[in-house]
Amino acid sequence: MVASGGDPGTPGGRDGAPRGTSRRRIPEPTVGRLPVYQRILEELLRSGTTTVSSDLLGSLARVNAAKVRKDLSLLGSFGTRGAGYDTAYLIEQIDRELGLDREWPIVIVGIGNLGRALAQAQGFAARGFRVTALFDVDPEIVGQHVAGVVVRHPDDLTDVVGDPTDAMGVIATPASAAQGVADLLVAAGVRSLLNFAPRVLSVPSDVLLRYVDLSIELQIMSFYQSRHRPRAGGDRMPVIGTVGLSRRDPG
Amino acid sequence: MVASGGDPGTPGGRDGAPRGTSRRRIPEPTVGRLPVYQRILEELLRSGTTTVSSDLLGSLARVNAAKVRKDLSLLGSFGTRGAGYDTAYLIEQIDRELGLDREWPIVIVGIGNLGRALAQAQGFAARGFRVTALFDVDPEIVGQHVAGVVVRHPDDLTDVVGDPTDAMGVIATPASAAQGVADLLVAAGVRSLLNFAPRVLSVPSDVLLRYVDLSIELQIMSFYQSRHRPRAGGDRMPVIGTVGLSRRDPG
DNA sequence: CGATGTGAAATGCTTCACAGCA
DNA sequence: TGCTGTGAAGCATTTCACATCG
Repeated sequence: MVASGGDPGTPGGRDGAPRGTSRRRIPEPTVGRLPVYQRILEELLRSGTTTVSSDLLGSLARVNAAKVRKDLSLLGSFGTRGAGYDTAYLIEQIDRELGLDREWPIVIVGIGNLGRALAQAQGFAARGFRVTALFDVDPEIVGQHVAGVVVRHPDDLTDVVGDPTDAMGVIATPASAAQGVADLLVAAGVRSLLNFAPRVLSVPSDVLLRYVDLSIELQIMSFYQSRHRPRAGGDRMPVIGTVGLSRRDPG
Repeated sequence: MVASGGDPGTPGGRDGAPRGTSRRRIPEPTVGRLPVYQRILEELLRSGTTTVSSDLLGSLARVNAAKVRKDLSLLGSFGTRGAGYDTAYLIEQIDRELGLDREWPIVIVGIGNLGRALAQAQGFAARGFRVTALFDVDPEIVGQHVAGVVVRHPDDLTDVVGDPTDAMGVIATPASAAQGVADLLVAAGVRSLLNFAPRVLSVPSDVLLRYVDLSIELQIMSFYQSRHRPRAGGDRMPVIGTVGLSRRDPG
């Protein structure tokens, strides 16, 4: 993408394979910030900024500059002292750390408004998320083409999902159907689920599960707006992004 | 701005609160878990469970029981030793802490698939989020009724939003329009924004902003699935819910 | 010089362990 | 007896501060 015409700012010689990435443990909060940095870096690159400082990146992401540096240093050290980070190179490195240097098949179950929004989302394809299968129980919807894919009935799920081991299952059904769909996906061999249905699901502990609840987001805002709105000048402030809930209890 | 008379340190003790609610600081991670407990409690109540232990609630939420107790004890202490928590009462208390004991006007901008999904979401009305206004620039969409509300053009925004001080603005436009919409909402006086557009927005620091990016959720899963999938038996594991990104840097 | 990279300090959250009460 | 509520211990993450190097 955009072979930047001979930019002298780039660190000399060092191309291709960077240092031993992903040897260190990356803290969960950092993992959540990396995609945000991505978004900003892409934007900066589009507007012609080929170098960023931790200061700039931090202020755009509303994150302390030191945190930016620490986050990035966990992936390796590819800044240039005195200058900053090379925008394009940084994007590439973050991509790699996030596992976006490959394609991921995405399977969406529940092709209502939300499912459609997801299936058509621009950002997905751009990052290697390939929507490979869509499912819905509604006979009106089965057979429709959405984002170039035919919607099928979940009964076909096992046949249609190629290698379920890498696939990511997205649940966008009503709450009442969600657990059943999760079970189905897990039975088909899918090991990563992203749940948008407003219900807390139960899955085997070796299945990766993320739960994104649109109404929870409003509830969190409600909390801060109602009784806990942080002081403007202060520093105890709300949130960008989404709240972390970890899992696995020894229980 | 709207300096709401010296509110810091307001001695609470208003109406029938069992304890001085919101006297203590609630950590952000806890705020994220409360709505999850809610979801589970509602489910339990529907199935006739009138009492829960921290153990049960914890295992359903995939959270350590001690964490559940600590979370709940931050809101006051309304468990019964030896028995557990009264389901209905607990729901009520969490509601109150989250500021759900009132109605919140919601304004949605961008009535594509995502906007529609949000406008029609069951869970919203149930929690007092009242969708009061919908906006879109597309002349085909303007005038349509969605969830019982007429879609209008953003030009009318200032007229239509009643008291913008409590309203929560939801941005569900394409990325390219998002910053403009945010500016518009802020200019209209809205002080809480929930951004679903895949772009990091810039708003005045006294505006509450949450950024939920559907593709970021996939990116996070990608990270864990690709190179960092946690060991099944182990305990350093991924995520339920959504990742936290904090705010405000001393800048 | 200016900005990164990073030990070390500070802060905040989670987990433990047990006293206290129904 | 069983389960909550909570100090105190244990970890993790954030922030500081500065040596380091392009």
